[in-house]
Amino acid sequence: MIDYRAREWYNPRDMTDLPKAYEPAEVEEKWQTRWMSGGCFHADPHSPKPAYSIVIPPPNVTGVLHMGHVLNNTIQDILARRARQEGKEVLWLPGTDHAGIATQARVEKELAKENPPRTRYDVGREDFVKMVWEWKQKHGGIIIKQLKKLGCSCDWERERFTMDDVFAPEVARAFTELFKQGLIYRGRRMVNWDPVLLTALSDEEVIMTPTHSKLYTIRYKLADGSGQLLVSTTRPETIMADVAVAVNPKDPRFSHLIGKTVIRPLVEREIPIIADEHVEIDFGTGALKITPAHDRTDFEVGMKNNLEIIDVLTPDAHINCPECPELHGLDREVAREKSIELIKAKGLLEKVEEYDNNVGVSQRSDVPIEPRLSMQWFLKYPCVQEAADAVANGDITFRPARWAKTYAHWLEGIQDWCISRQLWWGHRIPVWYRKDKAQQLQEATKLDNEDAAAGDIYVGVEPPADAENWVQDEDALDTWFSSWLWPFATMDQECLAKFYPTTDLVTGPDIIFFWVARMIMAGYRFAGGKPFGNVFFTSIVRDLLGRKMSKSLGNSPDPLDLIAKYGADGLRFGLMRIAPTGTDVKFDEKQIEEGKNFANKLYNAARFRMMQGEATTEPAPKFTAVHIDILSKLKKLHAEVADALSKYEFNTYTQALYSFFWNEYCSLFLEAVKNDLREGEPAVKNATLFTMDTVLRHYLALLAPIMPHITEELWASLGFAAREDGKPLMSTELPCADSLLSGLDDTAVSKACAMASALYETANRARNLKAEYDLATNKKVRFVIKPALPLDDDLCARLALLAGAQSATADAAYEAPKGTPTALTPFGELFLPLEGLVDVEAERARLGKEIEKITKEIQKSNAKLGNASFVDRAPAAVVEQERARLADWEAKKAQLETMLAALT
RNA sequence: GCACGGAUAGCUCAGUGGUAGAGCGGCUGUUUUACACGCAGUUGGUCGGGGGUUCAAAUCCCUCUCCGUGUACCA
Repeated sequence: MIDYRAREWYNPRDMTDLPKAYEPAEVEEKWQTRWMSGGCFHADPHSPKPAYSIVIPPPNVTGVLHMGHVLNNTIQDILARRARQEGKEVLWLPGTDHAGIATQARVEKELAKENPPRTRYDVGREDFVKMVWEWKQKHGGIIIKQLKKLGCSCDWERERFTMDDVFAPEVARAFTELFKQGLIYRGRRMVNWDPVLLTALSDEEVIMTPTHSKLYTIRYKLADGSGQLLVSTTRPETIMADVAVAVNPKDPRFSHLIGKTVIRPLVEREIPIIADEHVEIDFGTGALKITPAHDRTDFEVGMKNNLEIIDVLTPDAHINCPECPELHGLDREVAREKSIELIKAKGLLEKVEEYDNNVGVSQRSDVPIEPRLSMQWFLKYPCVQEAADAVANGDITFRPARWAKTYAHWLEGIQDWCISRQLWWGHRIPVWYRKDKAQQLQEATKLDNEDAAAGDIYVGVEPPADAENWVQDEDALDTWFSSWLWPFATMDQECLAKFYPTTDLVTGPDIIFFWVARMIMAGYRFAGGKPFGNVFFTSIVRDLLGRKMSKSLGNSPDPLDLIAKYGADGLRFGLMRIAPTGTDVKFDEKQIEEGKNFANKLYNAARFRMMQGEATTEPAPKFTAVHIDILSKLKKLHAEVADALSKYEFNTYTQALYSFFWNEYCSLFLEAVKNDLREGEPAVKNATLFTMDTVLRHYLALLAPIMPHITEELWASLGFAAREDGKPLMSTELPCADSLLSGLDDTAVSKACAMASALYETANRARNLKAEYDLATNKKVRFVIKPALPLDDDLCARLALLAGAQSATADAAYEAPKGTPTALTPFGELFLPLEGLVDVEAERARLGKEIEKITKEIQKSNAKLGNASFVDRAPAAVVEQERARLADWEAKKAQLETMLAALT
């Protein structure tokens, strides 16, 4: 448990030597340490409080914090901290992902830098994996430290890793169960092959990229010498693997050729002309070369027509075709050029055209993938229907809702998932082959649970008992095959009972298929139900040119630099303020600077309060209109915050907080009450001190989820923590909004608010008037008001203060000298008597201009009200509003005309 | 090709049928005892183009253009 009584938790600061500007670095680190050592983030599964839970999208263990993480985790932190304030038991479960390819590549890079350079094959599997673990222990998890610097309130005691001792068996268990259920099988299939990483990839890891290519049209001579067939291709380097040429059976141009043969132009051989529906009559020449080993659809055509499969590429995409020595051993790109030279030399090249097509590129290595026939493990997804239904019927809510459509679409066309990777770092496939049959089994075209039943292969979490008689499958599992278990495999039974399903998931829409959809299926399959109730998809952070932030472009600022410059609170606040709910966010460092400026503003407002001393109850506080007004606005802020957060509108939440504090509290209220503190009567001074304390206490709590450090610091230094027995703000429940203004009836409140807003409006007019006559802001002028409202001395004094005037006097009988600058205000006519009066003509011109402006408005309003359709068909309230507006304009015009008349 | 999102002030963005907004920037003034990371004032918009519905459109509908995202096919 937390010892709130530790002195340092609530020692109010000595306010005499507070620096003028807020310095976040020290404060943030201090509170992060205290929160963690105080166990403030720790979730108790036995708590009687209602549960709130989130699992973090585990960042790659190789990862470093980028702006996307900041956005994502700030949102999660806001949700978690707010839930704590609402009295919930919060589990925010952190951890990292082993990220098979990225991590393995990272260590391979280190090996390559050695002298002499080494590869993982030089090291060997066992030692290599050991090296990766060592690397992970030493360098992995930098990002965890960075998340702590951001202030994330994760339960760090429960930090997990997708390959740790508890998680790993769960992955094997999932595999085993799915295998026994017949959903996992091993098969020889066309897969996406990454020729750099030398592994298969899932369809999701392939990005279709528009590419400028060349379309070569080549002459295939008919074997009987009766002519030729033109065939277009973008990949002439695979011609040696052609086994047929196909035409559409309905194409009259070629129907007479079906059944004949042509001569393959490279490694010459007779190949048949076949008919296949797949060939589009209108595309290219209407004839298509069939290369089953190197093209997905060609493979299907080949199977259908029982054609031979000739593979002329090595795993790393070099030509493997000794019959064609000119190309043998060349890289596929080089061979493409060279093969065309060969064909041209034979006089078989018809033409070369520029051609834009889509090429599948590996998301990981950024090179074109090769369709390749290989033996891989596949999963038929479980619980697809449940997963689709859950989102369709609202059991799981997607925000923004439109992502549900993308999700549904993907599930409809779902294909088996290639889950094996030819990697060493990752969960090794928990399948063993009987040693004596291993060779034969490895070469089988398909393996499934029938083979297991026959005792030829063993599938299980633990290795087989007589391990020496078995060999384990060489491949590792796709990283996402472990990530999809994250929401439950990270929790023990106690935690599951309390916190599963989790409440919210916050993640990017880019991994909706990779992760979100798969987790939902896994939840239903393995955890008895949905893994989460809400999914909030964040926007994607882009640079000012709209480009995705990436390392290679160098357009991604380092969040740690930003934290150093603006503070974690500043970064969080600034980013949240511009993070829209629906669309992408363009990152502008200016916005983060705003966050810092805001923190400074808050700090200074608190510092100002600290300079004023304690409030006392003697004499009883005397609240005036401005006090009631700000408390009423504070009450409204409570509602706005609750509403925005319930809708996950974080920018609205942030904006409401910003505008209340800066505009309402600082610019209006504080400016209006400054004199109370200096020379006001004690009862009013007490009211002001009490009001400031109330506002700050509620406000700090409302702001805490997004700016946890500075609010915690001020909570302590303003003495609020001490009042709560030293409890830190982050463990304190949200102050109750209903307690505000509880002694006052609504009429009194709205009257006071109206008076206050009239005061602020009048003060604006007064300042405008000064500006218009080129008087400096701090010029101590005198104002006179011919009151239209009953004005007391208190209001007049506050007006003078706000307008930067020496005095403001209400005088119903005031006769202004000709040429006195005047303005219309909610308080009545406002005069600014000047020693040297302004030019009467100029003043008349000014008034005339104003009257002209108002006249235009009146005309507009009249036209509207003169329109019978408007009056008849618009809602009565709207018409009434328009009438009131017109009356208002007319009254103003009349007053201005009186003023104008007084000038003559 | 299909689907979805976006286009509002110089910039970043709010604004779901009823007087076009905020912050930043620009300009002017201001070192006033919380804050120059400040204060005060001010400038700035045929709400992407066109058409329609409506008494009334930034907002609803149609269409076009441009930007972004996903997805399918591509010889």
